Amino acid sequence: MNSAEAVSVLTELNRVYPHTREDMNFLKFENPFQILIMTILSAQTTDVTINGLRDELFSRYPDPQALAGADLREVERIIHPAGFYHTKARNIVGTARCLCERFGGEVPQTIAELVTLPGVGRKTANIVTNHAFGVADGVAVDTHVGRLSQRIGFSENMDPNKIEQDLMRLFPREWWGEINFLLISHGRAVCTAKRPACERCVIRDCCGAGCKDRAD
DNA sequence: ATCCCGAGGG
DNA sequence: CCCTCTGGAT
Repeated sequence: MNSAEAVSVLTELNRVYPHTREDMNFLKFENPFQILIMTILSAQTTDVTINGLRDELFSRYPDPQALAGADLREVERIIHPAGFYHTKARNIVGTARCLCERFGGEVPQTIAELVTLPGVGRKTANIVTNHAFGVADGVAVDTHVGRLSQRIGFSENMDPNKIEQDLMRLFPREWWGEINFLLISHGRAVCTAKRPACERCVIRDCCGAGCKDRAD
């Protein structure tokens, strides 16, 4: 698939899912520190659950300095509903310490720096660069983006890193921040892993998979 | 029962 | 590649 075709596919998805970014409402109206922490906590959880923690968490720990000195058990209690609370508590306090010790109390702006923080992988780092700084430093390839990229024909590779390279080559930089949200929205609503609803897929005409990998 | 808008570790 | 970490929604 060439770049023009690929962009037209994303344009169509953007028409169908116009506010996919706003749907991640836990990311709204936050400073970079809070966006980073909320994104770490959001793994394997819903934004509704995460939003319920925000007020208590950030009224107690409004900045990296406060969170760096937090009592782990107190943090665990606050974030408990989000699941993985033991790991996540260690990660967000550890991240706060790293921000203070290595980044002057600021959130770094590159993926390369962000992924050195505990609990921050490429997915989280990409969301943070996008939402906190409006920077597209890459494309986060998670299971949804990988699966759809292969089905649609954006990439023929399996390795997430190679898929990311293909996507960056295929799409102009201004799309990089949107790819994740559009493909995830479409992946959840229509192009699911097991039984994709191709009959109501708006991009089925330009999809390379053509329902071949339907499980039924 | 199953799935999540992950990351880290072996 | 595999496994583990957890709660909540459906």
